[in-house]
Amino acid sequence: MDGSAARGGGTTGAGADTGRHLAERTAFQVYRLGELVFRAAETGLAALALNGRTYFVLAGIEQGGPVSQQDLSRMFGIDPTTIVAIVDELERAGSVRRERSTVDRRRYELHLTREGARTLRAAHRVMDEVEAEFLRPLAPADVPHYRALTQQVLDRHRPVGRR
Amino acid sequence: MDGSAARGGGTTGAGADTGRHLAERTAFQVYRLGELVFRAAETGLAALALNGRTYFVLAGIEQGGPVSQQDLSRMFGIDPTTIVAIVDELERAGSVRRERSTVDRRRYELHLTREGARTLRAAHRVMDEVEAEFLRPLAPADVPHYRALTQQVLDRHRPVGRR
DNA sequence: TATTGTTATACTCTATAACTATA
DNA sequence: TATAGTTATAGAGTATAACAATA
Repeated sequence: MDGSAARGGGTTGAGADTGRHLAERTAFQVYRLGELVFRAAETGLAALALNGRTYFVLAGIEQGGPVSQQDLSRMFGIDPTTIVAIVDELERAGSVRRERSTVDRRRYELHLTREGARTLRAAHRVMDEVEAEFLRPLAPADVPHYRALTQQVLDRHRPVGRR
Repeated sequence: MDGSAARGGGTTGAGADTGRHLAERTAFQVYRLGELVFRAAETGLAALALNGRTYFVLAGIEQGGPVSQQDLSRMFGIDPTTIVAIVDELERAGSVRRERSTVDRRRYELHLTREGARTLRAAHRVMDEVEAEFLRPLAPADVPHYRALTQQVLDRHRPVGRR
């Protein structure tokens, strides 16, 4: 093997810490977290004919009241043309209704149908389960702290509706 | 955290926590963390003609000593055919050398070239910066704790090799 | 018979550009 | 002139199947 004991000793910033394990690098950890949570969600969402993106979009519509497709695009950093396809899919599935805005007739206001709301409730339950399983390794007392720290990282990085 | 006592019990009526903000859902947070860290890494890695995947693969080769393409496939959960393309790219760039294993002549042993090692050192520096920036919102005292909790979530979920 | 690496191929996801209708 | 939404299209990224060489 390599036995490179030239570890940086936890210091950051003073040169590249080449001996450091990939498993300890933040980008790799985040990549792993993503694999973990989306792989876990996949099956349950598929049973509702949803995936990560369509779940996010349904939840975004629920949360934002009547939102436009541009709103969703900004909300998730997804290209407007991709939003079209997603909303098409959700509309075909009978979960979402497009209504022309009376104020600005270029825009659609997106609404959940009754069935869409029902699907979303089931999806929230799936995601509650996924989240509980995801956090299970932590001591219960650590969970709020971990969530708070994660929120802190996110909040201070992006003023949410950028671009 | 939030009154989750009613969740996961399977009782009808208690139902999903529909009013909960998407921003507080773990899957969405993880999605955001990924956007954040990979968007931050993009520019710096691009200057080295790398991206997230090629950085991971280079680091995997450095760390694993002589690894095979199958090793990398298992290490990152990337399809073997995709590994071929990535190693092709890195070999063309002069960062990686394929050597037939003398023990098992079906396998390649992948090695970093001198230039590959130099590129990787620069990439590690980029990622050190990305990580420092990523964690900047946290109080310095919280950083080790946050890292430890993240590690805990990951370690207890996957027996790493997963073969 | 199984495994490592490869090619060909198809399918998904996403982005770019050009268009329409409205503002 | 600018914006919301749409379409067509092309480019990544990834997965499946079939294959050669080797075990």
